[in-house]
Amino acid sequence: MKKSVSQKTISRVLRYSRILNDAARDGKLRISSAELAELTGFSDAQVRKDVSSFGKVGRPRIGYIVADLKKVFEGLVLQSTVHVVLFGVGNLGSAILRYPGFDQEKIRIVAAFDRDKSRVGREINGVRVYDIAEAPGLVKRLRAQIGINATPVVASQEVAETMVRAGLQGIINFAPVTLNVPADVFVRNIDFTIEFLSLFCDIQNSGKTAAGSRHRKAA
Amino acid sequence: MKKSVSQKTISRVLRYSRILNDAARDGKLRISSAELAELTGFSDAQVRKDVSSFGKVGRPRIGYIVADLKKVFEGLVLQSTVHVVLFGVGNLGSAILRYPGFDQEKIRIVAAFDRDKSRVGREINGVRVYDIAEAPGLVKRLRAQIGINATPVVASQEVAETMVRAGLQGIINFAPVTLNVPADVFVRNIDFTIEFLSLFCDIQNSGKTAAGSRHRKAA
DNA sequence: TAGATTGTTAATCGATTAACAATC
DNA sequence: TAGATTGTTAATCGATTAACAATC
Repeated sequence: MKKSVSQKTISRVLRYSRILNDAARDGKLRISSAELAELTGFSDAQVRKDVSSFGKVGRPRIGYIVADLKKVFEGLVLQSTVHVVLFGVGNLGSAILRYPGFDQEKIRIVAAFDRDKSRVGREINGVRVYDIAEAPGLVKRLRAQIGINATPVVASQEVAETMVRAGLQGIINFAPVTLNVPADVFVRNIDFTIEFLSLFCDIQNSGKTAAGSRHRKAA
Repeated sequence: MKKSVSQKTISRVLRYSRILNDAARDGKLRISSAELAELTGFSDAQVRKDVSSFGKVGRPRIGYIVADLKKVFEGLVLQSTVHVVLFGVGNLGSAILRYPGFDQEKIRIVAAFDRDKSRVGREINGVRVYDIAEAPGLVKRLRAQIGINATPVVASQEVAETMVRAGLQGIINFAPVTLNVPADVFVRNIDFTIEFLSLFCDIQNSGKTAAGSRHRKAA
């Protein structure tokens, strides 16, 4: 029986995974939880906890064998390529189509859709742009599982419904709205303004506490 | 004394805030925690908890007055415009410069920097591109507080150090690397591949549990 | 008044950290 | 062996949820 690994653990493991790739390329053979902690900014206990949810990989006194740890993560994280489709080929959509980081991670954008006829038929970084009406058919044919919403706010809910009808199981949503979808469809919101504003709050709060009477360690 | 509001609360409040703007525009006068819950997908208890950290705004039996709630959030969240600078005017950087959602939220990109001479001097969506060497001077002159890293992985650590030297207090990092910066500089990582992969994990896990013997409610 | 909805407390849940026995 | 580092347990911390008294 597969133990279920929490979402937070997953996202940390993906960071470890990248570091291990670098380490392997540099010819490094072993790595300790303390080193991984140093390189990611997490605690060493956190690293060991995360790793241990994948089994007993390390050895006391030795640490982890880079190749072993790499293999453990690869196995559980991504076996085969994920097929993704993009909705909305505007500025952001085009940039996503040209994003260089997906190939190495087995993420492949297999088609793009737009409502604007002038964009349909184009090809960007090897990905063809289709009319949005073709989405349901193509999603099935290309076995896509995840959809990206890079359309404007006003179009987003309708596009989300198209995605659900097409059978996509997950949505990466770049529009700053809450999409209304069935509970079995997963949504990840990437909301630029919220990131900026929450970062700004951190800055302001740190300013206050630093200037204030109460002393606090910088996180 | 200002109670410190957690980062998670902040990001939810920003969602409420947008809904309130829409509601106000539609002429809606009152709104309940249950309605806000429905529109955001959070629980009603969560909504009330979040709101209560800003004081007693609502009234039993009545709910919240839209205008009042709006005002409370505005006051604590953003008083004045935040000045932001962008590093790296490639595909992603250009798309960010053209992102339409910032203006309404009092986020202004005041300058962009690139190492590539062919990009320097251009203007994108009203924002001038400067040589990266000019960053320290311009950051101070334009009173920028936050920097965006949209440069490739290989350049990112060096760019981060430039940002720190320039006096920026926060970094929105789009590169899939851990930036090494002093503890008093805040970093928000927006990592596309990690979002995809962790979403994919959710999908796979849901598939397993749904097909398996153990029954679980869809989240 | 009766009914509905807030504000808040207490209970629950989950995630992180500390600590240390196991062990190579 | 002595020393170092894992795996894991228990303690802590924080965030969410449930529940209900206050109250308009």
